[in-house]
Amino acid sequence: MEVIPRKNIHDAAEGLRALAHDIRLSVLCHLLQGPMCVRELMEVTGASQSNLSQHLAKMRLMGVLVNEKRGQQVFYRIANPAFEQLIKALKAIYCPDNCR
Amino acid sequence: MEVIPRKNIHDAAEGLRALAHDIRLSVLCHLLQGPMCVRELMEVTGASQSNLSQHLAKMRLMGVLVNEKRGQQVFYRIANPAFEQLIKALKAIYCPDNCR
DNA sequence: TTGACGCATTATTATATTCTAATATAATTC
DNA sequence: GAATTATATTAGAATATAATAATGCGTCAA
Repeated sequence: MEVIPRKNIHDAAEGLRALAHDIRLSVLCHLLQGPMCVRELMEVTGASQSNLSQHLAKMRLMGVLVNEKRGQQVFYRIANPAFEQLIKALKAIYCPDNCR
Repeated sequence: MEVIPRKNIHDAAEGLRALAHDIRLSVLCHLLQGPMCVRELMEVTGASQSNLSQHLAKMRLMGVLVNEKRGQQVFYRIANPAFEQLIKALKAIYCPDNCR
């Protein structure tokens, strides 16, 4: 009946919390275009190294992102392609529709 | 280029915060089935009157819900039908897919 | 017009989140 | 192997969020 069953509400809310921050949401949006390393994410988000690293850690622990070390860099990507739909829905709500 | 433009990121993240709590997410899900009054929402969410009222106030201020007083009851409904897509996307991620 | 009901608001305390700064680690280059 | 680069981790202070309890306020019925 209800769209999200009671037993999944907690996980879903926790998932939302993993995205409910300017920096983390920005990271997710940029990663929709493909994997990026931390330094690149620093540039596009404007966050400090330490701060970004902590946000990335949270998103990793929450299962939103996965990472892979390549040489001395660490690349992050979105763990589940279904996040794209979530972002699209969010855009439909928060971007006055001829968004840009 | 990016799915949510920089200037809208803050509002979108704030919107996510408005939903990123068990009680608030539960409220939103139940309201997908139609408007409900506070007492009914108390029953379905299990929240205390005061606590629920505060969550409803937040969702109202954040533009997620609108309310309407009818006699001595206050009915709440979802402000924007586009939230349904958001919930569907969330379900796709957090409900192991033959959900229930 | 008093009492009960439905809801909102406020104050307080408890807890969680976020940021900055400092330090650590691992890979790379010289 | 010392310095440099890329990233992670920790500690601490600042701020935000959440819950409970108490009170307020409008509406209705008796």
